[in-house]
Amino acid sequence: MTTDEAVAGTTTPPPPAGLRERKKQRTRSALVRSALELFTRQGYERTTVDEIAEAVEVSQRTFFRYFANKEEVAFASQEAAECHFFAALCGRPAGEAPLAALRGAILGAWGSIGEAIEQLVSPELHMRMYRVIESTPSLLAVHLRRTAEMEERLAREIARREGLDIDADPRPRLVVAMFGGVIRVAGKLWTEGEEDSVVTLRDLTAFHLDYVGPTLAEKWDK
Amino acid sequence: MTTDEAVAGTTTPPPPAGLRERKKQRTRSALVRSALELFTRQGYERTTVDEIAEAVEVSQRTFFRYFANKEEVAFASQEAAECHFFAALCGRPAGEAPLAALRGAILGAWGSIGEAIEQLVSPELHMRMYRVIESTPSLLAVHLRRTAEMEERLAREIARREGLDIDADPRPRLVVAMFGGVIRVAGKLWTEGEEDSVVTLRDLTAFHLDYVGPTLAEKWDK
DNA sequence: AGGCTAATGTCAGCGTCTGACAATTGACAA
DNA sequence: TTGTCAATTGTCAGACGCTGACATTAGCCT
Repeated sequence: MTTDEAVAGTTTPPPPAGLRERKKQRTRSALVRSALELFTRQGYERTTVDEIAEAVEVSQRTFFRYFANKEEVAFASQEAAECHFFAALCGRPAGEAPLAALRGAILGAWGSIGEAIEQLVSPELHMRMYRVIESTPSLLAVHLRRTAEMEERLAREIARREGLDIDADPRPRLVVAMFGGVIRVAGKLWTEGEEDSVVTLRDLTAFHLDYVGPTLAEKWDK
Repeated sequence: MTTDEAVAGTTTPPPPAGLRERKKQRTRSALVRSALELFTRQGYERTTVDEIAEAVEVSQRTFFRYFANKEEVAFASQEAAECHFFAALCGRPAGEAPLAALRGAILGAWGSIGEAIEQLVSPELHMRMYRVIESTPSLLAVHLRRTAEMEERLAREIARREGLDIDADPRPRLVVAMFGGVIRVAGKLWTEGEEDSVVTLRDLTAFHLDYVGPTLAEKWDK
C-alpha cells in the first residue's frame, strides 16, 4: 500500500493502471449500464441475468463474479450516491448540531449528486432506477436493509462527532432513525409524484426535515 | 357475510367448521411450526423447503400452495403479532395524542403478546425466530419492508383519528416514521443483548420511546 | 351411492446462484 | 521475444426456489 492510500483512504487511485484493471472496470460499468437500462425499460423481474450478460457479451458466470447476486447490480449507482452523502457528513463542521449536520449533508449531496455518479450512469437513469427500486417489492426490501446499514454508520459518525459511546447513549441512533424516517417519507412522496427532477426531491426533503422540530436537534449536553 | 362478521371484522369464526377446513388449518400450523423449528435450529438459509415439507409429510408443491414463498412462512407468527398490535392501536381512546396512542398500543401489545400467537407457536419459538430474522440479511430486508407497510397503515389510522388528509399533511407519516425508528433501535439492542424475555423488550421499548421528547407528541392543532 | 369440487401429488421446466475444471489472456522476468 | 505465472473467463453440472399443467385423491352434498 502506498503512502497516498494509507493517508487518504478511498481516494481515486492513479488512473493509468494496468490493462487488466481497466478492462475489468469497463466490463463492470458495461454490466451496470446494461442492467439498469434493461431494468428501467422492462422491469426488474422481467429481466434475466442471462439477458444482462448477453448484452455485454460475457457469460452468466462472469456476471456473478462481479456481483454477488442480481440485486447488487441494481444498487450500483445508489452505492455511489450513498458514499457521496456519507463523505459529505464527515466534512461538516465539528460545531454543528447532529441533525443540522445530517440536514446539511443530505441537501448538499442531493445538490451535487450528478458528479458522484455520472461517470457510471446518467443522472436520469439513476433517478429512473430509484423509482424502479421503490416500486419493486424485492428491491424495496433490500433498499430498506441497505438504508438501515447506512443509518448504523451515520449513528457511529454522529457519536464520534459528539464524543459519545454509541452503546451507552441511544441518542445518536435515535436522531438518525428519525432522520431516516423523514428521508423515506420524502422519497416516497417524490416517487409517487409527477416531477422527475433532482431539485424537486431536494426541496421536498428540506421541507419535510423542517417538520421534526427541535427534538434532539439542538446541541446535546453530555 | 353474516351480521357478526360484518360488525366484528376478523372475529374468530365458529370452530366447528368442515373437516376439510380443519385439516387445512392443521397442515398450515404444522408447516409453520416445523419451519420455525428448523430455521431456529439450523438457520434459514441452511433449511430447504423440501425439508420443511418432508417434516410435515406433504409435497413441496403443497408448501407453495400455503405460502407464496419460503420467506412468508418465516413471518407467520410476526404477522399474528402485528395484527394484534394494530388492533390495539385502533382500540386506544380517541382523545389520546398520536404518539401517546402508539406508545400505549405497543406496550400493551408486548404485554399480551402471548395470547395472540401461542395457539400457533410458543412465545419462546416466536422470540427465537425474531432473532433469526434480525440476523439473517435476506429476512431482515423483508422484515423492514413489512415494517414499512405496517407504518403506512399506522399513519392512515393516525390521520383518521386526527381527522387529517394523509396526502396533504405529512405529520401522520412523520410521527409514525419516528416511532418506527425508535422501535427498531430498541428491537436491535434487544437482539444483540443477553436477556431473552419479552418483558425486557417491553421495558427497553418504553425507555427509548421516552427519548423522542415533545416533537409531534402533543395534540396537533389543525 | 355417486357426482362435484377442492386439495394434493407428480412432472417438467425456468431462473438464480455456486463449485469445479479447463481455456484464455494479461503481467513480468529471463 | 519468449516463456512462465497468475488472474480472468467460459463451460458444465447441479442445488434450490418457484410455477404451470395435469392426474389423483378425498371431503362434501344431494
